[in-house]
Amino acid sequence: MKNLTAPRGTFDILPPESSQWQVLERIIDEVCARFGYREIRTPIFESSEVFVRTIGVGTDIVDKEMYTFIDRGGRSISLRPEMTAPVVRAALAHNLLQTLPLKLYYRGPIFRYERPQKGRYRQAHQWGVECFGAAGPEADAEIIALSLEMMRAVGIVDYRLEINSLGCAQCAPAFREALVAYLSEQAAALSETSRERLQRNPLRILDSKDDLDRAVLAGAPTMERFLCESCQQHFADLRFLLESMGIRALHNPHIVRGLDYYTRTVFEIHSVALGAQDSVCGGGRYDGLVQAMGGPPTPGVGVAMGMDRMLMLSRSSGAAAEQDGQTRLQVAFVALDDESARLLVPVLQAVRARGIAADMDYLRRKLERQLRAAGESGARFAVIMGEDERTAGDVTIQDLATRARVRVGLTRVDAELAQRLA
RNA sequence: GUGAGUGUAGCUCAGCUGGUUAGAGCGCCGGUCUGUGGCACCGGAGGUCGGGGGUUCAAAUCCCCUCAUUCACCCCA
Repeated sequence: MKNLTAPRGTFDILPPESSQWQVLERIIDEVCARFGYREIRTPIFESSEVFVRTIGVGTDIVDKEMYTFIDRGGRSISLRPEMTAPVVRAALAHNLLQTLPLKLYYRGPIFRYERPQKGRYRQAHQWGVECFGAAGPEADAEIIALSLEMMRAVGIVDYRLEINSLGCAQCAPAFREALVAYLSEQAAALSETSRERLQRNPLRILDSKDDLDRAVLAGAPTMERFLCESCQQHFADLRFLLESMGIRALHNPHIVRGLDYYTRTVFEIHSVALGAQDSVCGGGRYDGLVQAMGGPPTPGVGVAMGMDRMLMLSRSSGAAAEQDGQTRLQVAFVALDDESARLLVPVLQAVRARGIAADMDYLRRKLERQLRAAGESGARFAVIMGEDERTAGDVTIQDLATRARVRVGLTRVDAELAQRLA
């Protein structure tokens, strides 16, 4: 066994980066709570069916990106490639939808078998919220506002919000037919991959980056003209609400989202600083999803945001520098010989028990080196014991900023430090 | 899944068209200073040159395969 590395597309999060993750996680908890959402934690893996039935056959996620395996009981299991379906599954399993509204948020890893590149990993991290029960546009608006508040809270300023409406079960099929009819006529002018998508997932052609496709799409029918009256109203109300909150959203009729379950509102947030994987955030309404999973007809709207990408952005904007939220060491214990170390251990414990962040160098390095480490750790005091102190039954407490030293009896060290740090 | 680039010390990298014991800076350890920090000087440890195979008298260097990584396609958070 040699040179073991993290599996392709995964990565270890080491200090000091791990403290940036902790800060991000705290911000997510705080902002979601502020908007009235409570955390739900679901398993990392689910029955494969949970995803196949909701995300949809024909989507890339289900067809080629899931980590699926048969467990020892013969069940088909998949690592979750997203978290909306598991949240709905859990809500149904525990009858949470009996008491609406239901507002949940989550954060954690997701898994997709893709070729890694900048901002795209096989184990990625997302947070998101789901709001069930509200059919009106206020919920859509709230979720978009929440997403932007999150961007603000982590210090990301350079981004673009785009929204669209995909229509509902009444009006979307007509658009789909019209689009397929048009694209079939123009099939010869489409890119190869889009000709395939025409059969499997025609809406996806709408957000193709291919120049050939773009040209064809210029003359394609748009969903806007097919929206039924209530969908039109919903979309107009949403835009009004956003405007009333001072939120600027670009209407992009080509947004379709990668998952089958979206209805009406869809939105995305992009950033120019991310390279090809420029999407930070995507969400929308999914009024048919709960019912499709065997629950009561329940409207829902949600968002998912990539935590990996958020951190890339907050780092590139310099905001990460302020994000060293790691607890600073307050006291460094310095033992100069074995016997002193033995005597200092219970004192260290007493200090820690008082709620003071303290640590001790166990490597028996020379005094200079230990003091240097103490200084770098940010500690305010060093507690030093060598032969002199040991024979006298006390320690030297040194203020690392002023270098002032005092001798304190061994039994009084914790009280003395507590007082000085108060 | 497709294409291109990159893998040399813990980190960042040098090593020309193959040629002795593979180098630097930072970091780490020690000394100058038998017990008072950030500096300076001196010394030291640390390398399967990603892995495997091939060509050659000789491979970090050339060829093939493989793994990892980066970027793009695709897709998406």
